[in-house]
Amino acid sequence: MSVNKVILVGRLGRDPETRYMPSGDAVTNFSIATDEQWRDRNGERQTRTEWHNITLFGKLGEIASQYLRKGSQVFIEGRIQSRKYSGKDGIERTAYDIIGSEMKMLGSRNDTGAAGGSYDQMGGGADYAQGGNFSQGGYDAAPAASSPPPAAPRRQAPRPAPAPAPIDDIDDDIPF
Amino acid sequence: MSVNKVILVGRLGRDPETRYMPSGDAVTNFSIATDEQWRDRNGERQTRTEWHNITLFGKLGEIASQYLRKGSQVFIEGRIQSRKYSGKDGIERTAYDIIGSEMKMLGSRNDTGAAGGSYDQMGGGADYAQGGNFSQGGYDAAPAASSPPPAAPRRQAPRPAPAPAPIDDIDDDIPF
Amino acid sequence: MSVNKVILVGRLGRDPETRYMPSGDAVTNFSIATDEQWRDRNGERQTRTEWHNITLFGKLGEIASQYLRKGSQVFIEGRIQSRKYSGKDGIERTAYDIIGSEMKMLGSRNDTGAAGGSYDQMGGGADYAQGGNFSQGGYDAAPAASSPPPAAPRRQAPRPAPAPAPIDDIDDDIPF
Amino acid sequence: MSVNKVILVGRLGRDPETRYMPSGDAVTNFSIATDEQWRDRNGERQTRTEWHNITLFGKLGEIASQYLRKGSQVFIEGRIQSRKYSGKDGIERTAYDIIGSEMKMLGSRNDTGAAGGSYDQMGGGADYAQGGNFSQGGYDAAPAASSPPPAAPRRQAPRPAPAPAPIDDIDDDIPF
DNA sequence: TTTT
DNA sequence: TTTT
Repeated sequence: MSVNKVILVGRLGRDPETRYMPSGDAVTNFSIATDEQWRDRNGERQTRTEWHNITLFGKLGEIASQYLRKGSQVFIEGRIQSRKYSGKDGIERTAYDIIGSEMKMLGSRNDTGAAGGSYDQMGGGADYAQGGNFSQGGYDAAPAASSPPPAAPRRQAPRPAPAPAPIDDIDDDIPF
Repeated sequence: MSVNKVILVGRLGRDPETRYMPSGDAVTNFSIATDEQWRDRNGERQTRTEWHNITLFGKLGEIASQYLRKGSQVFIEGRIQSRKYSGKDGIERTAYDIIGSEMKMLGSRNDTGAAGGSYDQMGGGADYAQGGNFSQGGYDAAPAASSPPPAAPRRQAPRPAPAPAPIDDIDDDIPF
Repeated sequence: MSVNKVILVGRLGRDPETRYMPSGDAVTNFSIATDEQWRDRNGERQTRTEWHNITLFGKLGEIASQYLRKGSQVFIEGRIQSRKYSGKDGIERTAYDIIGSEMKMLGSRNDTGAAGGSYDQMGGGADYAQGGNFSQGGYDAAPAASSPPPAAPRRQAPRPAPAPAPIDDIDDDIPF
Repeated sequence: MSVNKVILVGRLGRDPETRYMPSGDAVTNFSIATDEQWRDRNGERQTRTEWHNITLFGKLGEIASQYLRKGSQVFIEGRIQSRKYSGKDGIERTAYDIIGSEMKMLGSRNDTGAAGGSYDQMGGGADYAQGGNFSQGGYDAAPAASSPPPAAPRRQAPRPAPAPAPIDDIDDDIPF
C-alpha cells in the first residue's frame, strides 16, 4: 500500500518530443517549469525555478506532442520515478521523471501558448488520461532511455518512427 | 503561476534524523518507500520500490522525529525540489527532495510502526502542518545540505543540538 | 478543460454495501469520516467531523466490500459529484458523493480495521484503480440512486445480487 | 488522523462576492464549473457540468475578489465542508462548500478572463495561500452564513463593509 | 452561472 | 528551456 502522486501546473520550456520504441510504443518527453517566490530574512524577494522532466506514454504523449508547444501551460498528474543513467562522462547518475497519467491543457481561448488550427478541434483545452496498458508500472513499458534532461538529454530514436495516430484514430478516447 | 504538489503515503526506511542549523532552525530528514506492482508483457508480476527523500523544517520535522520510526506509515504533502551536491568523489550530482508542508501519521491504534507511550497522547494519529516562516520558498531556510540519501546521505550536524521541543511546548500547534 | 479531484484519508463509519444494477454493474457505497481540530478565539479546542459519501463502481467497489470494514482506514481518490434526490418527505435535495477512482487500504499489519484471513492474501494493504469503462463520466453508469447517507441513505437493491467476484477472478487486476 | 483535500481547476460562473463579518473578517464566495465528458453505452457523447461553491477567508478571498472575474480560470486547493441551512421554504438542507486554502490564477497573458489594469501588477497570474489564523478549522471563523448557492444563495452583508485591502497592504503576502 |  |  502506498501513494505516489504528483500534481503540476507549469509551462513547457520546449516543444514536446516523441520517440517510438521498437515495440511501436510512443514515449513523449518535455520539461515544465514551476516557480516559487518568497522573501528571505532580509525581506528580499527571492525566486526559484524548478524544472520537471515529464514522460508520457502512448496516446497521451502523442496528443501532448500534437497540441502542446513551448510556453504552453499544462496540468500534469502523475508519479515520481527515478532512473539511473550514465552520462557521456561515464558517471552514473540518477534522474527523476514525472510519469504522467493525466494531462490537461490550460489557458485556451486566445492563449498564444497553444497550437493553432488543430487546437480548435480540441475545443480549446483538452483532457486526456493514460489508457490501460501503460498505467500500472510503466517501467516495463519504458525501457531505460539512454539519458535524461537537462543534465542528461534523451537521445531521439534513430529508427523510422510510425506516424502519429491521426486525430480520427484517437477521437474515441478524447473526452470531449 | 504554477503548482508543484506531491502527495505520498509510504513507510519510513529508517528513523528520522533532525539536524539544527546555526540559526537554530531544525531540519529533519527521512526516506519513505512507495511501491508499484504491475504485470509485464509476459504476465509476470513485477514490483518496483521508489525511495523518496523527505525534508521537513522546524516543528513539523521535530514532531516527525518524535513520533515516526522506521516502518511508520505516513502521509506527506509537499513539493519537489532539486538540489545540487558533490559527493566524496568530487562529482556534482542532483538529488531531489520532497519538502513537506503537511504530515499525517497513519495506521495508529495497534500498528507497530508507531512510537510507543507518547503515541497514545497523540490520540492515535496526528496531523501537523508547516508553520508560516518556512512555507514560502524554504530554500533560504535550507542551506545546501551536503548529500542526500540513499545515493547521497546527508551528513549529521556536528554541533551541539538544542533539545527537541518538549511536548508541552508544541502542544498549541498540534491540531487535536 | 477542468480538474475535479478529491483525496481523502479517513475511516469507514460502517461496512460497505454493494448493490447490483439491472445491467449487472456493481455500485458500492460507504461513508468515511475526516476530522479537523483547531482552537477557537478563546483558545478552546474545537473539533469537527465531516462525513463523505463514497461511491465505487465495478470491481473497485467489490474489492472494497470484500476488504474494508467499519473502522478501516482508507485512502480514496476521486471526484465530487452532486446528485438530486427526493426524500420520503417528497422534498428535493442535493447530495454530494465522492466517485472514487482509486482506493488504497491503509494501516494493514495488525490494524484491527482490516478484514481477517483474506487480508493476508492482500499482502497487508492493497491498491486498486478504477478500470476503463466507468472512468469517464460514470454518470451514465450510475443511475440516480434514491437517497444518500447519512442524511439520505441509499436504498439497497431488492433484486438477487450476483455473487461478488471471486478473488481469482480479479487477481489480474490487483496490482500486487 | 485524516486527509480532506480537494483540487479544482475551473472557470467562475460570476464575479466573486466578498462579505465582511462583524469581526471584520472577509468571506469571499464564488462558484466554479468543472466539466466531464464521456461516451455512454450507445456511443453518444455526454457532458455534465458540476458547480462548486468556493469559500475563501481573509486576504485570500480579497485577492480573489480583486483579480478574478466571471469566466476566469482558477486553480483552487482546499477541503470539503458541509453546511446546514434553511431555505426560505423553512426546510433544512445541507450544502457543501470548498474552503480554499490556495488559489492560483491560470491562463494569464492575453486571457480575457482576467481583470484588466491591476492584473498587470499581479504579474500575469498570481498565487496566494491562506494565512495562519483561518487555516485550522475555519469553522469558528466562518459563522453560519444564511444560505448557500445555487440552491441557497448567501445573503450579502447589509452592514457597511470595510474597503478591500489596498494592494500595498497585501504586497508582503503575495509571493512574487 | 463558466468555458469550448 | 517556460512564464511574468
